[in-house]
Amino acid sequence: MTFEERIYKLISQIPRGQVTSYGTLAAAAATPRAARAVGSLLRALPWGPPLPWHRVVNARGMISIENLAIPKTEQSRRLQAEGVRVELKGGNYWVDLRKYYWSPVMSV
DNA sequence: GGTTTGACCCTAA
DNA sequence: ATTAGGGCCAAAC
Repeated sequence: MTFEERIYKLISQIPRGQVTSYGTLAAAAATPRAARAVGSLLRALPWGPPLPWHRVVNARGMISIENLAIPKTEQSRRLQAEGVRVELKGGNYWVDLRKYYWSPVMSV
């Protein structure tokens, strides 16, 4: 499997109503320091097949979309639709990782 | 091959 | 607590 395929597969496993981080996905894909590469990958999503990309936030629980075709408000909206509480603070959207964080290793 | 580009992350000041 | 700086990796040129 390519890096890209491993990441997509992991994202598809994130449970509804929970979130994980770019770095966590990278680590679970056996490349612990490739968090940035995960972001670069998601930036390009041509889809297609439904993938819960909105369940991926940064290590501090913040939505990391900026100036993109899909606005961060859309990610926030999707999360809230699943029961995740999203807080708007200083122009950015945040989720409480202590409540909603999920890691692939927990689910194996 | 080298260079550039980010939906990133950690540390130190 | 908040900010700056540097390191990292995979893709596309």
